[in-house]
Order: sequence, then C-alpha cells, then structure tokens
Amino acid sequence: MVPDVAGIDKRFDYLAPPDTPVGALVRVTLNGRRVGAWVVDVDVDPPADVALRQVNKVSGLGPAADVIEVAEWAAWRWAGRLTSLLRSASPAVVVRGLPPPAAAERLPVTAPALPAGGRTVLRLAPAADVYPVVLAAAATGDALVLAPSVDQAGLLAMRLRRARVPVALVPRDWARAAAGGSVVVGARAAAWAPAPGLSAVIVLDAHDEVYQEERTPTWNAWQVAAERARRAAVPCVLVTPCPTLEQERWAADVVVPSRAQERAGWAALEVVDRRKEDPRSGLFSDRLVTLLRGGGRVACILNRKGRAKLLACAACGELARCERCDASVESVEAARLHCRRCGLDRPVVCQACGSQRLKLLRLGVSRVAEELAALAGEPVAEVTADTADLPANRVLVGTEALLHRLDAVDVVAFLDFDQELLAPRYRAGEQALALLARASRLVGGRGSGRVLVQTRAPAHEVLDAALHADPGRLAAVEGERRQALGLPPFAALALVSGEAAPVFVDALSADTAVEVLGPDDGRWLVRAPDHAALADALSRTARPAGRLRVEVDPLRF
DNA sequence: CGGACAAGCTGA
DNA sequence: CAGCTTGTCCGG
Repeated sequence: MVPDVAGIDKRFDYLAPPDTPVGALVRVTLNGRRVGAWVVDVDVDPPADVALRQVNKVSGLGPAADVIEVAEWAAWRWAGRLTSLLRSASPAVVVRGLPPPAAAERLPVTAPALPAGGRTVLRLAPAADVYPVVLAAAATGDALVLAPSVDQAGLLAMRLRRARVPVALVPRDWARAAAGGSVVVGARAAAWAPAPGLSAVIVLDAHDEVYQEERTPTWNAWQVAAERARRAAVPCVLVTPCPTLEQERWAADVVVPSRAQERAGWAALEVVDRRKEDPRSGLFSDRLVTLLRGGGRVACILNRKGRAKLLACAACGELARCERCDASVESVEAARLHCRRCGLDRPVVCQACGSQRLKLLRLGVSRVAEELAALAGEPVAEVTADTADLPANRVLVGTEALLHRLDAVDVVAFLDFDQELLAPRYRAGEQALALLARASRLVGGRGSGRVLVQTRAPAHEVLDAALHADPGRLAAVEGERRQALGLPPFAALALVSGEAAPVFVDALSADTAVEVLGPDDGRWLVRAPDHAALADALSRTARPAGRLRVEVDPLRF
C-alpha cells in the first residue's frame, strides 16, 4: 500500500482481510501513526526481515488497478508524487459499495460514427455544436467525456440524461461511474474517474489550459485521458476549434471540417489598425463607438495583466515609491514592498503620512469604463474576477475572465489585443487564438454578432488565422518558430525552483540526456528532446532535502 | 510527514 | 553532564 502522507513516496506491505481489492482505501498504523493508504497491489512477496502488521480498517473503495497504473505513469511523466495523483483519483466521500450497473439496454442512438482510429483531433469551429460527437461516443458504450468546466460538464450530463443515456457526473456520481454501464462526464479531474468498461474518450475544447493542473505534479487531463484510452485500446477524440501543436503532433489523424463549415462557425472578425487611428481616440476607435451605439449586449475585453500596477496610500493618496531610486514599488508579499528597478525591499508604510494601508491603483481602467459609458450614453459595468453576480448592464468591460462569465453576446471587442498577441509566453499565439475562438462562440459564429479587435499588429498570424477561420495558418507559422527555438512540442521542458533547486540542477547537469539553462530569477529550465528523456532524467536524479518544485510543461517561464 | 535517536552546543 | 537544539534516518 501507499500511505497518504506528504513526504513519503514509498510502498509498504501489510496484512489485509481476504478479498481486499486493489484500489481499496485503508487505515493503517505506520511508525506509530494512524494514516490512510491506498492498496495498490495484493499477494505480494514481502521482504523476509520485516514483521507485517494488519491493516486497521478497510474504509472504502478507491481507484481501480488500471487508474493506479496510469497514476504511476503520470508520476513519472510529470515528475511528481504518486500520492498526489492517487488523491485526484479517489472519491471525495467514502464509497462503501457500488450501485447496480446501469441497465444494459442502450438507446437507439442516431449519431454519426466516432472517427475511426485511436488518436484523433477533431477540429470543430467555435460555434459548432459538439453534442453529436458526444452522442456518437455514448453510442460506443461507457465513454469518458471531459469538459473544460464543471458547469459545462453538468449541462452536458443533463442533455444526455434527457436523451435517456445513463450518465455518471463525477465527482458526484463516482460510485455509479465505478459500477459501469454509464457514460462518465466531468471536468479536469474526471480524467481520473473510474470507467471499468471504457469504450472511448472525448475531450471537449481540448486546447483549453484549464486541463492542466496548476499545482505540481502539473498533469494535463487530456494527456491523462489519452493515455487511458491508449491502454484500453479505445478511440480518443480531442474536439477543439484550435488544436495546440502538441495535440496535432499527438494525433494520428486530424479531421478538418469543410471550408464552408469552418467559416460558418468563426465570427467575421473586424480588425482595427490602431496605428491608423487618431491617437487622440486612444482605445476607442470609430468602429468601436458605432458598435457600442448599435444596441445589443457588448463585452469589452481589456487585459490589464502585466500592466504597471501602482500602489497609493489609502489615507493620503501619496504614491508608494522606492526610497533609493524613486521608482514605483510593487507589493510582493503582505508585509513587503519591492522595487523592480533596484531590488530594494521595504515595509508597507506610506512615506508621507506613515499609514500602513495602501491601495492598488488599476491605472486607467475605471477611466476606460467611464469613457465607454460616455460613448455608449449609458452606464457601463466593470467586471473583475471577484464580481459576484454579472451586472445587467448592456455594456460590460473586464478582463478575459469576462468571456467565461457570459453565454452569449452580440459584440465582443478586444480593446487592446496586442497585450494578448505579444505576451511574453511561448504559447501566447495559441492562447490569443483561443480567445478569438471563445469570442466567436459567444457571438454565434459568422453572420450573427461581431468580434472587434483593436491592434497595432493587424498582419499577425493569429489574426490571419481567425480572419480566414483556419487555425492551420497559425499552426504553420508557430510550428516553424517553435522548432527553430527548441520549444515544445519539439522539446520537453521542466522548470525547477525552490531552495533545493541549486543542488538538484547541479546533479541534473551531469546528465547528458538533458540541457540545463539558467538560473533566471532563481529558476532553472531543463530541456530534453522528448518527454521520455526528460522524465527519465528527472526520475533518476536524487532529490535533495528541502523544498523543490519541478514543473513539467511550464506554461510560462 | 513526524517520531526517534544521535551528535553537537551551552552553561553551571 | 543535564538540557536543549539541530540533523539524519526511517516507517512494513
């Protein structure tokens, strides 16, 4: 068994009641402590020199043998601890027994056949309905269907139930999924859901970054689900309007709709070249003003991430500056202000009045809302990540998070798309196209609403791809660039940080299978030709004591 | 991780 | 040398 204790990544042998299955969750006494544990193997040959203890209690059911094996693979692939993955694969509440499997009678599904072959990317335009693909998967038997959010998974489950398809919506219906006979539907963590009779895997909006876990190990749900499909020898279909380069490379087959179909599902893009606009109009082009006044619901997107954030005293309004060089300072921790220019740290206190309360000035954003309101002739609501309820205003302004709060709008306007296009992340292009895909879906594709993009780079390949409703145009350019720079998917990367990092990378740099770059800001980048080489090198390098974070497939570095 | 135990430091 | 801290090891 594997104990559920952080810091112990090791197996121990215990005596368990007869018929205890692999995957059982048990309580054991380990070194005088009562801890939970997963039974990952039975009928083992224990080492001769240890006296075995009895497990204290069999508490319930956990991940079955096939899922445990995938968890072991993922621990290698993402250089993480098995326990953290087994936790993701375990039910949220104790499961003592399974309900009877769903009735075997299957609906007469009238659905198109699932693409033949094991590894398929199905490029479907943003506004296209994915439901027929899900139905096709349901017709194969116990399919596993992943959606990017819990809400979308819930809606999909409801739609399937209405069509009389037996559905297990995980994590809620974990036991029903484990019993078999149902289509298993869920969000990211559903990649680990039980699916004893797995017949197919479908990942919806597979390009979405929410499928990657942020905490280490940084496993990715589409890759975990694809690995399960591979092991079960069943088809895996990634459905997305804009496949990532990794996904195109993974696929044995990329199914592309007809030009007409794909064009119909992408919004007609209106690109405003900000270089040709009157500079006095700032973020508000004539075209934007026309759309604002044209009626219908308008979502204005302004990404303020990465912008200069200024701190000011909440009492006297004085700006917080560096004592040494007078630059603005940022708040890195609760009790500390940091100067990026000269590196000086100082406590959080106003230099003018001594107050310890500072507030964040989000430069210009309130003014953007005010100016939009003036132009629209009505109040404009600002939506931030912590806006609880979506305001009823016709015109909304917010970050890209706003795109995920809305179901349908008439106009999406990206006020400054260069923030997205030129972000210093190697996936910026793909991410920017994904935003345009999302916007296209919200306005309902070509001929419905409008997507407006204000930019100083109107010829950028992301805009070219969206204008032509052809994500392949971005992939071609992006693929060449990544290959030239040695970036994924033409290499495998890991970011290593933490107090123990220097010792760890020192040992790693002796390994000829990988290349160690850095440090940059206390973090090293480890590069290998492929993931097998990277994972092997990371797993054969001894981990020193102390905090060590190994982030495989870093989204930014 | 957290308990056990050993080795090292301090003060009387 | 007791009393305490710090480090290392190990769990079935």
